[in-house]
Amino acid sequence: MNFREIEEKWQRIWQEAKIFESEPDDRKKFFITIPYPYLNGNLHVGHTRTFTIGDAFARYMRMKGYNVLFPMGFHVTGTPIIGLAELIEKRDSKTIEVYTKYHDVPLEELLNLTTPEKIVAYFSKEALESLKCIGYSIDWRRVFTTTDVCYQKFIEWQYWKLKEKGLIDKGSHPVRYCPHDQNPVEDHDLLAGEDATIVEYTVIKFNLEGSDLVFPCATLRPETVYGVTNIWLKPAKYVVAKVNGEKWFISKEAYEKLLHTDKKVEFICEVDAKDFFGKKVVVPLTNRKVPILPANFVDLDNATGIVMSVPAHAPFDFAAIEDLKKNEEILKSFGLDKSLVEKIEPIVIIKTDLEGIPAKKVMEDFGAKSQKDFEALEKATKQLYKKEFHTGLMMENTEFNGEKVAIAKEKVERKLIDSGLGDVFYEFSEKPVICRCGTKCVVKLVRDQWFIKYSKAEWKNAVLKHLERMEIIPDYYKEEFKNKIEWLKDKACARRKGLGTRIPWDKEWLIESLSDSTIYMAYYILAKHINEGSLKAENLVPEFFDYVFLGEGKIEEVARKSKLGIEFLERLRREFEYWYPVDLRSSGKDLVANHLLFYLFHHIAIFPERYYPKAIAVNGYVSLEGKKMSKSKGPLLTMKKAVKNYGADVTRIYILHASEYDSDADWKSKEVESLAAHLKRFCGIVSENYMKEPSEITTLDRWLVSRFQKLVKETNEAMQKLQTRRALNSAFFEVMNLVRWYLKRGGKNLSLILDDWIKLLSPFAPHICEELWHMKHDTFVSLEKYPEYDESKINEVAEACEEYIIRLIDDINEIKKFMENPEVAYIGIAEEWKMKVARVFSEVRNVKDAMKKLMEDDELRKKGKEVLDLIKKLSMEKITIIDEKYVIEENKNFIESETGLKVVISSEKIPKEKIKAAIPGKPAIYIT
RNA sequence: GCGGGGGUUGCCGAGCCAGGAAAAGGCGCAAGGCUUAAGACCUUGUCCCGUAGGGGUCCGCGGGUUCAAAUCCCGCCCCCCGCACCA
Repeated sequence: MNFREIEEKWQRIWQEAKIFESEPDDRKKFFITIPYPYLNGNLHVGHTRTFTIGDAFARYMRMKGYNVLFPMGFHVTGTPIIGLAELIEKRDSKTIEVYTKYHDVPLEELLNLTTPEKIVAYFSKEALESLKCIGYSIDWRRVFTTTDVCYQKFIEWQYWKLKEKGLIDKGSHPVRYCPHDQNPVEDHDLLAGEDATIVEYTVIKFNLEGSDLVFPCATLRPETVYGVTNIWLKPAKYVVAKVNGEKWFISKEAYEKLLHTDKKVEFICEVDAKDFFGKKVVVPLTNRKVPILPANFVDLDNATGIVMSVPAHAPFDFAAIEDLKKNEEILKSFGLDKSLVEKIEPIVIIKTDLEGIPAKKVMEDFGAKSQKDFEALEKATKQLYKKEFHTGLMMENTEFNGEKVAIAKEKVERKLIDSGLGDVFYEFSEKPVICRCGTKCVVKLVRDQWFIKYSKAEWKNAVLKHLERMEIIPDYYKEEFKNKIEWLKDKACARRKGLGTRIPWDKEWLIESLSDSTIYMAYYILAKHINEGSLKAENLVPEFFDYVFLGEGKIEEVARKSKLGIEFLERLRREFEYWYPVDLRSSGKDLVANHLLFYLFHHIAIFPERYYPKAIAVNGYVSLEGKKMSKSKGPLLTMKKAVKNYGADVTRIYILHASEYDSDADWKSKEVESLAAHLKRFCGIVSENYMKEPSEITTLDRWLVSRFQKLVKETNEAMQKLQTRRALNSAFFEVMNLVRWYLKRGGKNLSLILDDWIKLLSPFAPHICEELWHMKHDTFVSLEKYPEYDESKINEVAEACEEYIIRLIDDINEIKKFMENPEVAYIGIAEEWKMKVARVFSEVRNVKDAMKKLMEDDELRKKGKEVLDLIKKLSMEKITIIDEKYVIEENKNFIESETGLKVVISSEKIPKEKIKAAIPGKPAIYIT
């Protein structure tokens, strides 16, 4: 059987028969969506996982009798596609390598993809082919791309709605920025510093005594201002600049950086730090006067280039002061008086379990002796910071006696800023951060940025409230969602660069690409009509959306404004009301903290409650032979290649069975191949047995049917919870084991379960199942009724008989191991009185009552103790009474061939003590 | 740090929520069958001991609850992921 051949055949036939095109009808509907892929590359096996889960479930629900809507679109807004076009245009070697080697784009085609439009055209065509070749049951009439004019109308409408509701506001925020390109810099545009994050320093303003010159010290620990003993400058050139009207003493680097912020900055003059050593500054809040001193550890390229010194809590400061105390040379060279330094005593202001001076203590712990032991000091600083931040309490020599450091920090910072003694300085956590063009990046404060106000309390609470009623799969993600909702802050939703929709009231800005992908599931309902040409951009006025999605407005007016017929509008509204809300959104776990949150927030902001999302399912990643996949760096296995190499059904089953829920799956080609062999065997078994005429039904057949039913039940239960791995485990692998045993046992009526088995597997391996199904039927198995658990087919006796045989064979073989030349196995079935006990006990299932009843029998009363022992033994196992002798006789040939021994049912040859050991269900065995 | 998840037999990975099996399944490995041979396929085995179906040890570490714990409780150690303005 050639998988690819039959797969293409059925894909064609399904498409021609339009069986996955959904329209409202009387059935119950099920609307399932998966995130549309971002097309800056080909779809890969990571996408395959999320999508296949969605498709398998769509198929499952369809077979369960639901009218399923399963649509798909393509996402292209944002910056990466533009970035990619630029890289291809520039003939970037790494990009060309990755895209030819991993994305399988032919070189000549790739070199042509130099504009975003070409990239979108190329990859959307590829994506469409991929999704089709793997056999997803998508209603393709509803496909769209996020740059479509009509889609943009929809986004504009949405943003007007949010604005009307007061959920969008202006603000500013810091971004990584290249002064040369004059643009924010994306991760992939960096030569160095990918891991650097933007850190917020607090600037504390120290005034030079008797002057208006400000020494702005940058710190991450503003609460330690109470412990300042001096401030540090590097012996170097600094500048004085006018910053928002104040005269700031800052490093040259800091001056450059400030130019990119929203502050007004004006250069005044260059100065030399050494002219200021020994002078005094005033510590804010405490108004103490402390000296300015030199220190080499000060980094001019970090924040303002000036730091305050808190020797009690900062190892660097402590070390620097000790260094100065020891080194009169330096003091002399700066013309400083020794007494100035000797007077300095660390001021402890935070209490932890550390004794004495905390900075000194940790320094010693890490073996740091002076400023030069940079690494040890770094470690010491980190550790002390952690400890004090989380466990420390402010002491009585501060304004926040008894307060936790973590809280005091916030309070001090706010106090400083509010009183004009503080400010904020953004800086990278790591350096250098270098743009692709070779320029050092800076942190720029983007002004007048548009924000979505996710932090708004009422909005959050509404989302949280709805979350409680939602189904989240796996369930422990509900907690995760809850936390994420609570943590979610305002989000900048506009950008200067990229593809996308412009903010309708401020066309300078584009709507950022995660922010235009929040409620697009509603758009699928329109997309069909747009693709058919009955809806055009000019029709899509705000009143149109208000009416169709929200049921608002007078229809005559809507008709007039949208230039659409009343009947048509009513129909659209009906379709929307039929399909909405989304019943299940199945997605990768990477989208939890962003897209899925926005999905909830925006639905709740815009739609009435009955259209809020019902359920969300989250799945894990896929790695490749143990390695993480990467679109931009490789390795990567495309969906298309996987299908081409292994077949659609093999790919589907492999990925669905590789792991469950949010745990990650690993693509191992060796295992994929082995799965292909399993599937081939499945095809072989079905083909050979499907058309066989049924013969007389035996106990073995009843066993098969009964066991199969239990697996049907298990499969359904698993699918209800979207556990594809568990479902496949029972529907495929476990059934396969049953079948193998059944055939080995000489079963003749496999076709008893084959219709159901094919149906059971159809959501997972739809092509193979369709092909096999058609050996016997003319209908589509994809539209058949999914097997339901049928309790009437359960046959405990048949199952017990089979288990009895299996156990008997096992036991005989176990004993046989110890024999030299075994020939005959004598089987001694438990005596009649034991059977009687078992029968009674199996009815009563209670030791006391069973004893009472049994003791009425004179015969048994004589064996009182033995009877009790037997009952105790029996109570340990599940007992189903079967005719053991008959079962053994029936299957004598099989037992003999499995054990290689002659089987004789007779107690005569068996030693007495062994006979005694026999109990119902477990006969005595004696081998000679 | 905060939040979420997790540590199971050679590996991957079920089971743990609803306590009762040396612990599903797959891979790997070994033996046998098949084959000219290899591969594929089929069967069996794969913690240790054991000349009678048995016994012992085991689920990150250490305690506890229980007739009984991988499963419940407490403490500890370790690992992974998110913390954004980026899809």
